[in-house]
Amino acid sequence: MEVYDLILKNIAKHISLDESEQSYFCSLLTSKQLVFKEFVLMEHQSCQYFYFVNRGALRAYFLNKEGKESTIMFALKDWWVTDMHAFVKGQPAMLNVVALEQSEILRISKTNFDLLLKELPKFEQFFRVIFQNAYIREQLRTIQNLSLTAAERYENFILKYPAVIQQVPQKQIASYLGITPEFLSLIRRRRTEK
Amino acid sequence: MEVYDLILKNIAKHISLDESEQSYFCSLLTSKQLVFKEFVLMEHQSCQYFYFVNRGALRAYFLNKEGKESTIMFALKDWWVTDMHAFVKGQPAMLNVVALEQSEILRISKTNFDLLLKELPKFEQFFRVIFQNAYIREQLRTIQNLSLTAAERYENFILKYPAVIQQVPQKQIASYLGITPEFLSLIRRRRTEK
DNA sequence: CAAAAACATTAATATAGATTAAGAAATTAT
DNA sequence: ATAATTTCTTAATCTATATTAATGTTTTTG
Repeated sequence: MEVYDLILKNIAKHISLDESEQSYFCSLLTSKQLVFKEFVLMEHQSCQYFYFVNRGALRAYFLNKEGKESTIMFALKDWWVTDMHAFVKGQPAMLNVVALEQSEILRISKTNFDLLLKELPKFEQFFRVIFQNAYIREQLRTIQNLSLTAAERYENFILKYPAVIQQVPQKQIASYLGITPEFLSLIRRRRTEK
Repeated sequence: MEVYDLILKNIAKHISLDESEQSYFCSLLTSKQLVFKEFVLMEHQSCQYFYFVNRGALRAYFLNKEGKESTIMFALKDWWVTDMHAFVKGQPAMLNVVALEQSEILRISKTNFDLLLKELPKFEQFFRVIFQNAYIREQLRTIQNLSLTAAERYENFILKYPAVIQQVPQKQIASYLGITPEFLSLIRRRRTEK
């Protein structure tokens, strides 16, 4: 079925499934349409699902006690996203996940996720690779947060996520970089002055 | 065999192995004694191994172009560590990994790692969980780097890694927190003044 | 055990980035 | 379309953290 094309291609990058495995896997998913600014997950709630972005884009962010947002992740089409700690450990979510535009997600519940891994152990390999890559990405981000200036982090961001630059307001990029929108504005001015 | 006790217990936390699986797994490892300050991995080298700390402690750090160190990870006894990007993608290492004291490591080569996953697919599950936890930890670190002050990050560090506080020089803790040793010194003074 | 090296502290000064505030521009909703 | 809301920019001021440098302390090594 059309709606599962993208996710099946995503999986086929790492493991191969026969027809019946494909339909079993798809039977464990539910799809959901989101309007602009609709929340997929809110902090303090339980996080029951692992989400796949089928169309559109999501943003995961943390809100600190003063109300300042820190963007943890932009999830574009073909990305997996959730509050992994909350999902895995059954803890209340720390993150908010919200639609950046009209979007479509596919989601698998924790119960079905556990079932999938049991019934089709190939998916252990699939998610091993997904988490391995997620770990590598986060570790690289830590390295850059610790060793680069804000202007350097912005240059890297442009190179790594050119699609995001188009789609999202600058204040959200600033919150991903860990700086204020005002300072990002200054960085951008200095950048074009050269 | 005695030397494999700890790593087998580490694995038993997530999957169970029978006698023959245990000995097969152990046959893929090599052990190595390290003296204080001995390098396990140096940047620009190829990273052939995934390391398990059997005794002692290691530190993984990044050296930027001005020569400033950023500590990416302290790996105490019972931890897995490597430059995961370099290990998985066969790229030159970005990280240096060095012994913080006299240590013993067990290591598995990339070739044997791939073989292990093929021969004993249970290990897909084991490493799925390992990487899932590693991802969760790194994501939490990103959240804290973006949303907390240096003094708050230090408090969290003390709570989370009390063993490290004892074992390593403050300048290395400062480099983990992303601040200078001088500023950590100030944070500590303010802290005891209260 | 002594000399050398590495580490920690303090203090003065410097700077990257934050805050505040106001107006301009863009986007969204009526 | 137009009003309302959100976002972006600019500039002045402020603050958390860096830098430099000197001194004292601990750890390592010959």
